[in-house]
Amino acid sequence: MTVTYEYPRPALTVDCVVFGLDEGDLKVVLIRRDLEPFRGKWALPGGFVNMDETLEDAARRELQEETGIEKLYLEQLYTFGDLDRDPRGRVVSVAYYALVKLTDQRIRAATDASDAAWFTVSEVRSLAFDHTRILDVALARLKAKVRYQPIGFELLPKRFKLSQLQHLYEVILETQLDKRNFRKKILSTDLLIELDEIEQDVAHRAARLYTFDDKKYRQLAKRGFNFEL
Amino acid sequence: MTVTYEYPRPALTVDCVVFGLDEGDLKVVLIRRDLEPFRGKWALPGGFVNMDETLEDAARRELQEETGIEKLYLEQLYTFGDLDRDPRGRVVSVAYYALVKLTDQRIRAATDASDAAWFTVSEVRSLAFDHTRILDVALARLKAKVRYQPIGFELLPKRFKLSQLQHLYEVILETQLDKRNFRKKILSTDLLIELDEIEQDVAHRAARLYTFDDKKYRQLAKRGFNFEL
DNA sequence: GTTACTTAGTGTATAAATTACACACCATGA
DNA sequence: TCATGGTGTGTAATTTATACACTAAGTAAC
Repeated sequence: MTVTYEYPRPALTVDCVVFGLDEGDLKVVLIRRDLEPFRGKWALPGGFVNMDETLEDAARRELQEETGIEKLYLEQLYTFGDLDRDPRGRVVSVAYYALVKLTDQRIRAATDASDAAWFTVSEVRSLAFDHTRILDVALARLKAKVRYQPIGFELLPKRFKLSQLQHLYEVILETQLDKRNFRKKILSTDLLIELDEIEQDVAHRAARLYTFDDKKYRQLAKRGFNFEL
Repeated sequence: MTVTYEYPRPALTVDCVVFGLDEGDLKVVLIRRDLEPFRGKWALPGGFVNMDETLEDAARRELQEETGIEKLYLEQLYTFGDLDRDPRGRVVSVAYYALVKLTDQRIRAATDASDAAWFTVSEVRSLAFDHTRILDVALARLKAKVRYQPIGFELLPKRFKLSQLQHLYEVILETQLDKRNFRKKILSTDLLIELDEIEQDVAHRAARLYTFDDKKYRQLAKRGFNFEL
């Protein structure tokens, strides 16, 4: 094995934008920094990449350490390398975005030892480093991607009603959708399985529950099928 | 300024997938390695990121140094961080993809001091490092992106005929398009300016030339307009 | 047990977009 | 003047998208 010439190297970190859907709003996980720089400020969870882990592994490890979140959809977002993005020196950060089912994870993120909490995305103000920008990029990506890939389901419980799904799209895309047209379209993809189950304990007509047919989607996707909302 | 704790750091490189369109085919720039590892093999142009340059600056610098290419459309693609992607040790690479007008650049890339050349994409076999994979990712991105952003024009000369544009889409998307429907659609975006000019020196009826209205597109894009083919 | 309340669930008519398709035009060179 | 080869054009049929309002079902309050 040849020896690498030892130039000075930028430090390498990962940062994660973890989205969740809480009844009404789109939420994001932030942690409060308890070290300089930006001590006391809110930031995206993240940290340095170890020599023996891939970038995605690093992202998962940091999330686990800082927020307790484990099961999630994780995808690389963009790599941020501006010269002055970190006052400690040259730090390049590979950003990931993640989608979690808030129903599964709600408690752990908030009760973890480090100070982690869910924030409504629209209410997030200024974050440490360039994390506000990273969040913006992640939001734009989520908006774009939700239209041509069925990733929205990662934000819902396994079994959901159509009105929840519609609401999800309305929140992410910041539009209103017509109920009948939405149902027609989403059902016409034939990727939802109608369950023999309805919601419980509600003070009105109970809605039928559905689940996303992941297996079928994967097969179709292989053959070039394109999900489009 | 606080001192960064000095953990061992992965090395950081950039690699570039430069596409060009040559009459019939989609082409990519490769350079022959004259150092180990992979000495003699073809690879994507790229190299280490300096401490005082952004990632994009590094990509442009490496392209300039290794191929002489200067004017191009450049966009970040993905960051590759597998543990064993470089036999020299841990190297993380931020990949960019670029589109150039082959008519402008044809000569320089081939005549530069280092051994750089254009290859037809479909004929590229095995490359150094994980560059075959990077090329695959770039191709997928180009195919996807060309449908919802007018980046195809970056591959054509400033003034072009509609059949060239159609051919571009056919090559990238690997489909056949109907001439009349294609013209109708592309002209209906109202983003092409019809020039008072026709092609010269051809042994058949000369085609009208067009140019892409970049200014108009930028304005529309700001207001949320979405290019779609 | 009737009524009020709340969300679930359904169809049709109109407009818009996409597709399929064939021939005359124009310049050159033989 | 004729053969060659790429340019340029319109319409009908089909598919897809949009707009829109009432009944169904269950619970809670009286």
